[in-house]
Amino acid sequence: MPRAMRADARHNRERLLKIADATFRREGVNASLAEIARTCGIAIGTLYRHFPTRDALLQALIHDQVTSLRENAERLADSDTPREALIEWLQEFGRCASAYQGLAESILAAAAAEGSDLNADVESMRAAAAVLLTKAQKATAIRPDVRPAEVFALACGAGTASHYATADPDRLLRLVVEGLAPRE
Amino acid sequence: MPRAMRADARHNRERLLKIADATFRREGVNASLAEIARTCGIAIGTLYRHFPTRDALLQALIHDQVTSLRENAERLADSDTPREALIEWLQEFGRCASAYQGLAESILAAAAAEGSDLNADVESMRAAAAVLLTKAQKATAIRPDVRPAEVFALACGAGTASHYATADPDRLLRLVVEGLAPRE
DNA sequence: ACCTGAACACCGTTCAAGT
DNA sequence: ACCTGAACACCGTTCAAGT
Repeated sequence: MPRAMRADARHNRERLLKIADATFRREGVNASLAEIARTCGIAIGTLYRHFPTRDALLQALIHDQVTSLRENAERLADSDTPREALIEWLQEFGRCASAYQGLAESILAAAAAEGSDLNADVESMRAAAAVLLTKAQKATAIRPDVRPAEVFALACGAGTASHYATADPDRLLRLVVEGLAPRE
Repeated sequence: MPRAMRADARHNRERLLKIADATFRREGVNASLAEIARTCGIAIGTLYRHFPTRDALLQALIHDQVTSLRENAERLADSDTPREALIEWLQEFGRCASAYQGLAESILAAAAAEGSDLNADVESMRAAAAVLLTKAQKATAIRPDVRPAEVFALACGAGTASHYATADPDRLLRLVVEGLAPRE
């Protein structure tokens, strides 16, 4: 991330991210780091120098999407259909959180405990969700007793589930917000 | 499980289950099997003789609860408040699936792929949920387009999430069924 | 019939030594 | 400034040898 990086280091970092993305996509966030380094043709120590923890690697991988989520939250905050705005944002979040199997759970863990490299990003997403939730509640489009942590948890849960069930995260998240019970 | 088990074997099996339950409760379903054997004072080969796979161990641990879930599904099938019946059953399922961190995901995985010792139990739970879902749908208490796999997935997702969020699975599951949006 | 534990292949993580 | 790879501690799983 420092602007002035030696060319070989920058190259290794980018290659590492590319291979890690492919590997995580295939095997989930708990894939072997040794294998990633091997596939890169890079020594394991170099991987650790660039990304001291698994979460640091994940953080770098989702960074762009987190930025996009933050921007979209601002854009959606003024929607005049706040429930749909919440759904739309949660769906984008859900797609991000289910990029790799196990990522949604890493996000949940980072939301619940300190000491993860995902903390800052997760907190910014949690805050974005909270803003949209509050707006929707003020418009009585969402039950007033629902707490941000619950929405966040359910969105991550749907992200996890979508990896196994024959259901995309978009549909699961709409069901969560609208409910399985019919509108009366 | 064979009725005629040598006394030492039966004793080891029970001790293994007891320690595994405590360990999984503390560290999740991916806790070290070597550590469990060590805590038991039993050789690792003995653990594998009793439970050839991690899922076989999990299957034995949740067996009683699965039986209870099957019985309760029958009892609840004739309820005249089918939506509440579904919620109640899903809540019991959710408590079972969130006994250990990671168990809900193991259940999802077993529901989606063959070759797990959890397959039979998971299938019986999936079927039980499907019966209650259909009843509720016939009574127009649940949206007709919701599929059993989706309900099952969301319940497992809520089970996973409840491990991290400040929310018990019971409340999350009620939210899922009733929806975050208010009744209109 | 059951238990033991060495053996093998693998991984996460650190760190002294190199360029 | 960065990379290498050996070193250490640990794990999952199997299987020949014991009782």
